[in-house]
Amino acid sequence: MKNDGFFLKVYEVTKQVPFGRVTSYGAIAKFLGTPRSARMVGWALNASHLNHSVPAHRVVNRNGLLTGKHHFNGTNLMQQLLESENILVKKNAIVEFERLFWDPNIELKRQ
DNA sequence: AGTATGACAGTCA
DNA sequence: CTGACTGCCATAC
Repeated sequence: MKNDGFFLKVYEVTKQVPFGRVTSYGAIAKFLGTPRSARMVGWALNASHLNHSVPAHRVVNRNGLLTGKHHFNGTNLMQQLLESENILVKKNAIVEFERLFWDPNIELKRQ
């Protein structure tokens, strides 16, 4: 892989997700300028588990589903991390996802 | 240079 | 509403 580029951007955005908030792959991808590369975001986060300091548990798919939870410790670690931030998780899905959703395209551009 | 893959997204049946 | 298919971008081999 390259030095970083795309991945690093994903990390930067993910690390800026506020406590108790979540975002989606599509939102990050769009923020990076490539709305269709949501899969790349997923890949980036996949590599992020090698890179610490990246709260990947705050990143879920557009449905609010914890699709990549098995990339963590394998079981309910991701859910526990989210619940530690007052984010309720039901059946691998974030409760009130729309309410907790944090869009970098809006939040970061304001700053 | 071409093919395969990925923690997705959007659309259709 | 759920399941399946296609599209798109970037990386790895």
